[in-house]
Amino acid sequence: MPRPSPAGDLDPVALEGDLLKRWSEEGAFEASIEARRGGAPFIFLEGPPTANGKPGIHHVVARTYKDLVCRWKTMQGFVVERKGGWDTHGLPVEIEVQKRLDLMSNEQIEAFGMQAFNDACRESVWTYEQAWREMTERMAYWVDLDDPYVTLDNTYVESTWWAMKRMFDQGLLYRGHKVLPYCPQTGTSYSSHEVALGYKEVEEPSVYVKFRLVDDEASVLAWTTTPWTLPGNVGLAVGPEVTYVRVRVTADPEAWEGAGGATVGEELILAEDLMGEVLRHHVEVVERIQGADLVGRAYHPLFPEAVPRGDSTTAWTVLSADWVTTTDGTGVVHTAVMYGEDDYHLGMEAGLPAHHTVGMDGAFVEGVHPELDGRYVKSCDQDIIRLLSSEGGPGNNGAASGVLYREKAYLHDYPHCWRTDHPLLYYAMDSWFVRMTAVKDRLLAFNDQVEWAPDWVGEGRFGEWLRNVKDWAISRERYWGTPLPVWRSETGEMLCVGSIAELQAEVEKANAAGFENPACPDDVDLHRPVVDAYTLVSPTGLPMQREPFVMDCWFDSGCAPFAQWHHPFDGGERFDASFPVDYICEGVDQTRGWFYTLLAVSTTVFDSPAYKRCLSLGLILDAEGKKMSKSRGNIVDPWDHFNREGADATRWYMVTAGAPWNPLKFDSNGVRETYAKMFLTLWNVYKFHADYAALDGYDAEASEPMGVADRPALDRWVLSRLNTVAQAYHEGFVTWDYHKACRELEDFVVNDLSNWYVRRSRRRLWDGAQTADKLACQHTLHEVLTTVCRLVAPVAPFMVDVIHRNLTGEPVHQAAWPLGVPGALEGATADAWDADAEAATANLPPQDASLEATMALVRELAETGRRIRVDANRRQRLPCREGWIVAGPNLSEFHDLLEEELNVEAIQAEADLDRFQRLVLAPNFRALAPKARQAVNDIANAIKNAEDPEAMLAEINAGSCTIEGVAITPEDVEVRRTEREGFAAMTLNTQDGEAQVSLVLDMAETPALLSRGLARDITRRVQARRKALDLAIEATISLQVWTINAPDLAAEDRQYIASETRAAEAVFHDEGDAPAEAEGFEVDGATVHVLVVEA
RNA sequence: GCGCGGGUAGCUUAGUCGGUUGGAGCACCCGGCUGAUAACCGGGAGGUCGCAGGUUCGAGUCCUGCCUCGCGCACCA
Repeated sequence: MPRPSPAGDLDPVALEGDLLKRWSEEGAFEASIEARRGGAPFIFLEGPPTANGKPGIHHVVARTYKDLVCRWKTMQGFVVERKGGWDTHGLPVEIEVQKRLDLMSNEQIEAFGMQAFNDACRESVWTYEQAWREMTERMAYWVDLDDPYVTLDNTYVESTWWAMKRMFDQGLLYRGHKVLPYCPQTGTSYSSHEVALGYKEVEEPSVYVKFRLVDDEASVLAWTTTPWTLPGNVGLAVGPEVTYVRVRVTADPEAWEGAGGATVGEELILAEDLMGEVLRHHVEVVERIQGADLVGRAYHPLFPEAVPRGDSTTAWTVLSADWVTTTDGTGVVHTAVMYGEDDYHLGMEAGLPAHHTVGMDGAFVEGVHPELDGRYVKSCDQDIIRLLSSEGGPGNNGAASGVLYREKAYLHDYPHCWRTDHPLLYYAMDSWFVRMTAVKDRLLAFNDQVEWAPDWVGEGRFGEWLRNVKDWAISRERYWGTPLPVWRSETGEMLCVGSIAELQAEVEKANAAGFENPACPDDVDLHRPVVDAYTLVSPTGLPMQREPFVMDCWFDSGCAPFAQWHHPFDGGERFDASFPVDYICEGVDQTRGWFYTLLAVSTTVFDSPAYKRCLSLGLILDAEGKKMSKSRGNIVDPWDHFNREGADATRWYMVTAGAPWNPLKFDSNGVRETYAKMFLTLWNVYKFHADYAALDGYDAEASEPMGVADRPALDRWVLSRLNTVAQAYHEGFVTWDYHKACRELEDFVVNDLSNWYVRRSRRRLWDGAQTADKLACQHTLHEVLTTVCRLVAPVAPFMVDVIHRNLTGEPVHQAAWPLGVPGALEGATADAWDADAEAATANLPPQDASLEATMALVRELAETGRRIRVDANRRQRLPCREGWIVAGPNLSEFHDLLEEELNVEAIQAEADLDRFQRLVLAPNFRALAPKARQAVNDIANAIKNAEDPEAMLAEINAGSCTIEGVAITPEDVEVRRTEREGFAAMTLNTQDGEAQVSLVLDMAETPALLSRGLARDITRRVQARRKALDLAIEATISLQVWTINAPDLAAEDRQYIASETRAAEAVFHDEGDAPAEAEGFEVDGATVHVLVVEA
């Protein structure tokens, strides 16, 4: 083992930079994995980010948690390989390119050329790869970015094709329609996630429309907020259980706003509950009708030319739908099959004609109405209202008063295109679906097997999502993505291609059947437009074209567990050995994203879960609690902190700031605080050890081994604390409570190790001689520091590696986890190992709970002493002659320590409580309340206010004390002691609450004490002067002191000053004036001047 | 609207099974200590534990309702 070299001052940025270079040179990441070869595998799967956006601080958070778990498991002896990954398909990529090339519609893209466009996309996905790489390396996220999986690679695409074919073969893939939010401007439908970006509150006209029944003078009233869907109306839905009324208008209303109306005598049908809400006329109820009884009634279409009836028998009739409510509208839902999801489903069930009245360009198609044809639907609202208001309505088959009853401005949130800001239209599109509803039970069963952190995400949010699972609309009418590998003939014959070889074979078959195709080489680009060019042949000899869709890019990433290995074409063993994966970790926003698609794909393709553990992280907010976003300009750049406090402090801060699943308010000031507290402190403890170890040539191995039992109590204490804290830390890791674990360890480093152990041990190392005590201290510091380094290493990997290497010669990332290495055990897996064997591999010093409790008390007494002095107005440097510790455990082992801490010349234990204390009784509600019931407060007061508590306690102990009829037993009271009047004393409870301990100080002043106190003050001033003069520690000085009105300084105290301050000569003047350059100060009425000159 | 998670000092947070006196840290003020670091120690000020009810001898903690923030779902007529 090497001898440590001196630590030097801390420059975290330089330290981390140098270490990164070193790691890279020696291949530290690979070595940390290789060192565990033979251990059990722990499989991590990287959720692939897209590199066409700049990485931000939230990515650093996610990568910290990924990294720390992988590093932790590695130290536990598992083999943790970490393949990087990139998500490279999808709309965000296309949009970036569209913006850059100013191609704002599908027509423009196609005019530009699909090949050229996709080439641009392929290039664009690497825009920020360098930035990602730099961030990843700088924060020390250890992941293999040199051999990542990339979703656009042919091998990757081929695996996804294979998966798609598995679904197809099981009948899980089907072609259908779906009503999707659609932007006519861009010719694109949007996923729910994108839609969510664009909700805006808008006020639009809503209309109540009269649908006049056939063979009946009455009209059914329906309401809609989208007048442009009215030409497409083909049905009216009523709730079968809802009660409707038929009313007759008896008089005009007092007032009327806007268009529409009704004439006296006209009859209307609507839900009874909504009469008051909807009707403005005076009416009488003619009849009550159950919704079910309205079903089947036919009515006149508003726009008779707009939709051909075809062979539908149900078009323009009243239909039954159980989802109809009476919360708003009229209780009758206008149904336009192609422009609403419910409408579409109802239309399909009821057999309504599925006919578009609106084109893909967002304009009415020819034949809807002469005034509307070819016009953008959203600009027709007022014209439609006018047409409805005209006599008989647009079809001239309505009421004489027109078919509009009322118009009403309606304020609601409506989705808008997040790119162009235009309102989206719900629009029925051809789409491909994965029948997730068919495997719902399996999804739920597999989800139950996942260990979720926090558990409520799995049970709650994710479980909820699965219980409501819908078929997955997997196709996108876009260009840059994995092409849907389905070819289809005009007659609906279909072929799903599952590999390049299969494609080649099919192309050959088609060529043989007489079709002409481009060549299909082994490295054929599995993207549009290349694959679109192949025409395959159907079993009946018909040409088949590829369905012109690409797949939802979430499908790509959902295939990662196997596509990253090009399974099943390559890497079979790798896949078999790594599925399902042990651990994934992403933001909670991935619940419906990656968490879901992984499970969806693994369930449909392998009938298996995809991951065993999932850590779902909270969102990152700024210091004000606002979501970080570019538009708000509140994005924190991780480099601001990497370049100031370093990545260690940044990572440690993020982990300690709160539970991983809670929203993290990222506060830049907190990073600075973490640096100053945790890392600077740790460094200085290390520096203290390393500098003396270097000076003394300390070698942890070469030195005589020294058992912990032979070391002083202070050492045994800090080692025991280390054990206790390490166990709690480990337990926190196991339960995903990294924040609690790290806070506790930080508290140990700052308070126990630095502020107590090192502070109390400083003088031990100053000793020039090689004493056993000094050696004990060095061994202890070595053990504590190396263990702390190993515990910290997964979270903050830099500084501790430097420390660990200097103290042991070994990188910390190859060191064993102090609580054992289960992964290295015979027969272990990531899920199970022999706990006893694990414990046997742990390496922690012995624990001594009573010593820990005793030391806690000692530290409290030291603090109490300072409080006593403040209260008694006695300065800390003026010694007290005597102090007494009254009652409590035997602390004689620590009397020396307390004498120093308290600046008391002699501490003694005092047995006689009554000399300084009196007794106070307090009720113990936990014991008292159950038997005292209502009287508990009266009894409590009686106990608290007892005139003679000693007598009462005696009675209680004798069993003869009864208050309010309740027998009081010793358990019912807490016995406390407090100091009597006239003593400078304080009483405190021991940690376990078992006993009270008092500290009493003698406040007498004697000439000897005053002399000693003055010597302390002078020493302190001289030392400050030395420091101000920037003298070397070993430099000697020449000292002169002038005192006025001061206590006499005893010879031994003069000697003390001289030796403490390394004064070669010390002259004390008790008369005469000090020269101007001397520094003066006052202490307890005395005036002192000191003059320090380097000798 | 539905679901999940929050709301505790100016800020960040701990608070166990309900136990009567709600702890820390940062910042602020006063004092102390220091050849110990951006440190440390003591004290002070700062709290309607989101609001209102309820259960209980006793509620930050349990129950109900409401307000509010975040997220997800739905926003459908």
